[in-house]
Amino acid sequence: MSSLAQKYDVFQAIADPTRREVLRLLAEKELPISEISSHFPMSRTAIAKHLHILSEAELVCGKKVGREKRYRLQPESLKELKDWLSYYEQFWNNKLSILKYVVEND
Amino acid sequence: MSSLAQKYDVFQAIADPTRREVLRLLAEKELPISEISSHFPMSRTAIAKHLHILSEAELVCGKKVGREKRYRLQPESLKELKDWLSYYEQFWNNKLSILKYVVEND
DNA sequence: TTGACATAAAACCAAATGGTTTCGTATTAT
DNA sequence: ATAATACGAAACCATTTGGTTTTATGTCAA
Repeated sequence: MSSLAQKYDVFQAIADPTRREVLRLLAEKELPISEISSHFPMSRTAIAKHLHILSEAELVCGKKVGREKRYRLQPESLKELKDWLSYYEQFWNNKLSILKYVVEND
Repeated sequence: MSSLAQKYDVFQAIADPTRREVLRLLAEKELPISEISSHFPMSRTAIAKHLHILSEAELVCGKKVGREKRYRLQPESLKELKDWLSYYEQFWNNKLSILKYVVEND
């Protein structure tokens, strides 16, 4: 059985500003935990927890290299967000949304 | 001075699945609180709180009509999310998105 | 006017969240 | 072999979150 008890999804994962910053860092390049945490005013443990959450949401993945664990971005999972967003793009001031409005409120 | 102490931003607002459902409902049409809450297995008060949060993130706005408060979608605020996302589209291995990124952020 | 309706506001609560410190275990360097 | 490095795991803690119930207020209908 796969671990279907996924505690964190993409939406929750990106809700935290620290985690969004982590994603930005990893967008530049693969990094070990210590180096990531050196960019933040909190403990390495705290960052490790954030990385676990991001990992659970499959936004990053980590591999062990020697004594360090290197994380890298896994941007594919953001497509879920993009798909969710795409539904609402119909409302962004294009003529279709105006038409929709007129039709629905005649 | 504007109320700069904004407790909830867009990212936090959409992190909760109930709030995302509320947004979907309001995408269809303007609705009063009671009617919104009738779609959920929780109290009207709970939904009212979610609406406050969505309102703080400016994803919805409410106007008083008689004794009811009607909420409607304010989709413009989702652009913040779209903008955030657009940065990562450069990683979604198609050349068009890279071009799009370059053009839009020159 | 009286009662039902729609909401607001506040007190309360359990669980989740975001951080800490402590301790244990590999791994590398000297 | 020893010490320093990099991490994992666990215990702990304060605050936030997401819900409840209760009470109060304004509005509409009979």
